[in-house]
Amino acid sequence: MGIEEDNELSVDKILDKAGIRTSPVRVLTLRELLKAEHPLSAQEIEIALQTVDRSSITRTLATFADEHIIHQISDGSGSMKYEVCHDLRHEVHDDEHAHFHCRKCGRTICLNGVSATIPDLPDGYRAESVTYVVSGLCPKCN
Amino acid sequence: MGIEEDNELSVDKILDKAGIRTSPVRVLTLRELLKAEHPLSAQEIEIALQTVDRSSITRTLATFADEHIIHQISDGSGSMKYEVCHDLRHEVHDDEHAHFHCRKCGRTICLNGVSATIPDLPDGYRAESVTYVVSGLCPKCN
DNA sequence: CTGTGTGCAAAGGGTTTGCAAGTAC
DNA sequence: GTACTTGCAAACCCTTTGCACACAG
Repeated sequence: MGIEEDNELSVDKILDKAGIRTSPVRVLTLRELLKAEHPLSAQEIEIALQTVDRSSITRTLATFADEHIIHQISDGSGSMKYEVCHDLRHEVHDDEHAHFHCRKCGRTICLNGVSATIPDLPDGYRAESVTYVVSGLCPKCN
Repeated sequence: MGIEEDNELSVDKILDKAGIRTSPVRVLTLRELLKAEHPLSAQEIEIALQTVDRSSITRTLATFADEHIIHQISDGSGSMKYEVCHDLRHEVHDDEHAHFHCRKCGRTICLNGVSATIPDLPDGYRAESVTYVVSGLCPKCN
C-alpha cells in the first residue's frame, strides 16, 4: 500500500464530501491534480490523460470549482491554472499562498512561504478570492 | 488651457522619454490610458478609439509594455488589462498597488490603498513584476 | 425510463501575425 | 529610398456549447 492508494482513497472521499458523484474522468482529473506539485492548466491535464476529451476536462474542472475542491489561478499566461484547495490536502484551513509564474518556461510554482491574504477593503466591497502572482524567471531559467 | 492640454503635453513627453516615436495611434492610445481611472482592456480602448484597428492597438500596447510605460494586469477576466505605470503619473516611484475585479460588472478597479510589494523569494528566483488581484463584488454590484 | 456523463465537432472570445499600402525621416 | 506604422484579413490559442450516444439508478 503506497502513496498511490492513499491518493485513491482521498479521491473518492473528497468527491463524496463535496457531493460530486464519481466518474472515470472526475477520478482521473482529481488524481492528476493531487499528484501535481504545481497548478495545472486544462491542457496539461489533457496531455496527461491522453484518452480524455478536452471538453470533459473543462466541465469537470468547472464542477470541481463550483464545489470548491479546486481553485483557479490566473497567472497571466493566457490559460487558467487549477489547483486542489490547500485545505483539502492538509486538512487545515490555511491562507491562500502566492504563486510564481516563469515567463520563460511557463511553469507556475507555489510559493508556499508567501501567504496571500485578503486585504482590508473600502466599504462596499465583497471579496471572494485573491490572486497573488509574482512573475519573472524561475531558478531553472534564471 | 485645461486638463486636456496638460495630458497632451504629458503624452509627447512620456513617449519621448521612453524612446518611442509619436504616431496617431500611440498618442490616442496613451491619452486614453491616462484619462482612464482604471485599467483598460484592448477592447475598451478599441471601442473608445472607434477608427483604430484592433491589431494596431495590440501592437501599440506591446510597444508601451516593452518600454515600461504601461504594465499588464491579469485580472482573471480572460482579457488582459493595461494601466499606465504609476510612477509616470506621479513622478515618484511608488510600489505597485492591488486591483479589484468585479465578477458581475467585469470592471477592474485600482485599490490605491493596498500596495502590492514583491515578496522575499527563495534563492534563484528573479522577480520582475507582481499581480495582486482581489475578486468579488464591487460596491455597485454588491 | 430518466438523468447524468462523455466525446465529437463546431462555435466563440480574445489575441497575434502576414502582408501590402501608407507615412515619416 | 529606407525604415517604421497602420489596416485588413486570416490564423491562432484556449475555452465553451450543442448534440447524440452511452451508461447508471
